[in-house]
Amino acid sequence: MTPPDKIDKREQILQAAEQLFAEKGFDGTSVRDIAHEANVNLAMISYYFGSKEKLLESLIEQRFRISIGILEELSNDQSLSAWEKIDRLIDYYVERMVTNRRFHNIMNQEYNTDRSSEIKDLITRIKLQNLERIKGIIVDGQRQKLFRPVDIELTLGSIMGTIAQVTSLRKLYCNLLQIDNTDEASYSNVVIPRLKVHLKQLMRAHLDIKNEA
Amino acid sequence: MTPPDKIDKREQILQAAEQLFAEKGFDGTSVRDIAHEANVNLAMISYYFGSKEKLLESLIEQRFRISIGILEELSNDQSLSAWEKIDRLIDYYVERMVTNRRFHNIMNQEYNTDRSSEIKDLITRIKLQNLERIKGIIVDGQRQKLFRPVDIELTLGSIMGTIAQVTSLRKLYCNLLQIDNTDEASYSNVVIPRLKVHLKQLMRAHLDIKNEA
DNA sequence: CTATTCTAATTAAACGTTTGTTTAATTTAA
DNA sequence: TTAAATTAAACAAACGTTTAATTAGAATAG
Repeated sequence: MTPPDKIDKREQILQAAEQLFAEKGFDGTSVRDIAHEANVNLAMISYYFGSKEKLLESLIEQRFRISIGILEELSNDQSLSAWEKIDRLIDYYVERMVTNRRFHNIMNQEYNTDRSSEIKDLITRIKLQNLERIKGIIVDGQRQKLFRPVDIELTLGSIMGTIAQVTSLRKLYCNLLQIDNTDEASYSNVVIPRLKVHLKQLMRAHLDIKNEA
Repeated sequence: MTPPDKIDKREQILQAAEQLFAEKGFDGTSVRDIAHEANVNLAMISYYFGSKEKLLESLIEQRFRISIGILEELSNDQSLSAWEKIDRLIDYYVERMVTNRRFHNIMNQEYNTDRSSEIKDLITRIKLQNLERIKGIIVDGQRQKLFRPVDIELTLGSIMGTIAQVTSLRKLYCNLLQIDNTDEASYSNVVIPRLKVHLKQLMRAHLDIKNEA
């Protein structure tokens, strides 16, 4: 039989760390926990990453780099109307934040502590860059007289905040939406389409220039 | 001069814990940190609260009990229209979550770890109870043909999520809104009214039966 | 093809701190 | 005099990290 050890041990450690950090927090997770979960010797973590802190940085950097260009591409796509861009934006973020909610969880926890200012700055920089790009989409829609004047920054906050709220207070919303908390698939199958529909409807009402000022 | 020791030591410890838990997380804060910040001997924490964990429970319980009846009162107030109730609801939650954001921070962090299931259940129960009450307000508005049919649960998520997003990613939104991060007063003075206006506008567009379906 | 060499991977054990909690003695105030 | 409040000291356990020894696997030489 093929030994599971054949997967790169570095990646094993990263996966174990992602899971445990999300469940128990950074400080609540010991390197011994991670080593045990990854079926790896304790010392391998220092060996590969240098320290527990550096392990977290590696995790964040790697998981972030995955999808930075997507927003730029969407933003610059001339074939899409401003309305279509908003819809695709919602689809993208709902999909991304629901399926990667463990990772977003870690980032939020890390962002709300004053431990490593480097990590916080990294997150701020990337998020700011993304938000500026979305701002551009809404401004374009306003220039074309499709969207009415709104508080753009807080509109972004409503889109991201709605998704973040449902995903990060998962237990609460499973209760509220009457979803089985334990079944990951049925959770996604209910929450993802429902979030997409709600947010598109919300933004249509909020942004449409035909609605009351 | 009046010695600051005259304030109840229990309360000193609670305040120090609230601040440090919010800044550094539960596991990131040592009881020695708390004792030092509260100008209290290390052993006083076990003496008063029994343990670090019980200290957190005391903190959450005490801070929660403060405002449970308010929602019930608002919900049952016959002199207010459904629209007015929504507005007051927004005012209340914006005010509450921005000024007590440290406490909400702790709760979020605690909610997203699987340490104490008791605390998580406590939070779930209270929040669920509150959300059900707000649901009632929207359902009433729909019965009176003031509000159109919407996804009520996710509408609640949008209200709470917007506020939570802005307050919990504070550094990011200070950047985005061009507010001085260090000055607490100017932060509140900008963010609170702006959140209120935005959310009322958002809900007016979203809920008004006169807008497109 | 075997034997040797060398580097990277892996390990168990130990390091010095820091952790939350307890103890036993002392001070305070009624 | 008595009980509560407060203290410094000590406790064992857990922490992140390092060490020094061993194994594995490919490269090199005969």
